[in-house]
Amino acid sequence: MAQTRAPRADAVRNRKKILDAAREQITLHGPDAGMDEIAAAAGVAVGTLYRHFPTKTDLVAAVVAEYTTYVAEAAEAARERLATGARAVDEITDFLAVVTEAIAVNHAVKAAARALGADPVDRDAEARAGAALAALIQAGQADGDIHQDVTVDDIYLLFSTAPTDQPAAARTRWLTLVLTGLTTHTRTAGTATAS
Amino acid sequence: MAQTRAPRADAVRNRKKILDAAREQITLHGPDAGMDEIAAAAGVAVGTLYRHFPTKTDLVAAVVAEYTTYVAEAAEAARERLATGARAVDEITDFLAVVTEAIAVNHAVKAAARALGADPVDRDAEARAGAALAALIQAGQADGDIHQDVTVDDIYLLFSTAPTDQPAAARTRWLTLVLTGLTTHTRTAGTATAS
DNA sequence: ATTCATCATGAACCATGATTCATGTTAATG
DNA sequence: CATTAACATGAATCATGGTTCATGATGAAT
Repeated sequence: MAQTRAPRADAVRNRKKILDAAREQITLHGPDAGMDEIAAAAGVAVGTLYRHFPTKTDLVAAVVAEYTTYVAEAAEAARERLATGARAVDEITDFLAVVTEAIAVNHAVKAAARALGADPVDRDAEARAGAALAALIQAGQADGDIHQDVTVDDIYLLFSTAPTDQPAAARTRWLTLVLTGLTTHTRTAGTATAS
Repeated sequence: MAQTRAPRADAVRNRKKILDAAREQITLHGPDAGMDEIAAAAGVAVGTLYRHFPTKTDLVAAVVAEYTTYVAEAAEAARERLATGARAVDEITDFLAVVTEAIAVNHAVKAAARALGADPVDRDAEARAGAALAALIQAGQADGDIHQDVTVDDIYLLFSTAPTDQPAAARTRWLTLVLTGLTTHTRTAGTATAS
């Protein structure tokens, strides 16, 4: 049988350096950060970069995947906290604040992905996030804190367009306005606290 | 004094054809619609295009300017209707619906403008729109229909991120959610009517 | 009808940035 | 250690698309 030799240590190291550099450079210099720039930032030659990611599209897709996974895990963590007696609307508020920040940071990356036509996202991670979010919304509605007609798609819709280039203060205000539309009573972003 | 000769008739005609083609092609093929494509769609040679707009940035900026003017006029028309007894919150609702659609149509154009670093917008038109909108908001707040803390900047913030790639139904739902956050009583987009 | 400034044409040019590949290194295996 | 498959290097290649410019056409004024 063809025994696949263990991957070389430096290769593993480089892969990580490249992913980090890619996220950083794209975030910094926009979607048109060059492969050369990224390679340089990673302290690696272009050829190495291409060994790990045959195409710029592949590279960007990999960066997006990290982000998607991160969001999915945040959603699941929030749902699990419900079991410990946390209030759903508080968890949703915090989770959405996390997502807002994540979106702001990864804005350029997602723009790059779109421009390159990288397939949407990690379907699995998206599904996990959706399931967790649905549970949170239902719990919030049961508490009477979330409007009855709000759905997961509503959240997707609002956050598919979250502010990106705006400063932090504006992002917080945006979240407050959005929450006002979703909840039955006025809430302010960043105020969720265990009573 | 240097008498500037009147511009030639065909030049005027071509300029318009080019602007229309540019908006159309960019809307259709995204921000990377080529100058060649645009020229072809306008039924004109590239050189002609460059005579009218020395740079792609200039061309895109011109298209954006048309859009900005359109929005400004809509805002002013809405304010003027207040004098005829129209209810402010209705006018705001209708105006925001108009803007949402305009944004959806011009999404790619604005993306192109951003990518090319075209200076923000037509400052004058923006100022006019802002003034009209401020008046509308104040009137709505005086009626008790709009939350007291809502500002013109809030509207800008929300609409700087309006849904773009989404189908019409999603855009309507988005507007409804946003309006729920802005107004004191639940409203549905597209329902504003003279009583 | 004649003249000329303005305008139109489109092939060629050039900068940018993604991608390749021949050559030199290095970590894993025995 | 040898040996070798993996891996790294970076100058060269190639495609794309914005921009230029020498040449020809045309609308306006006399």
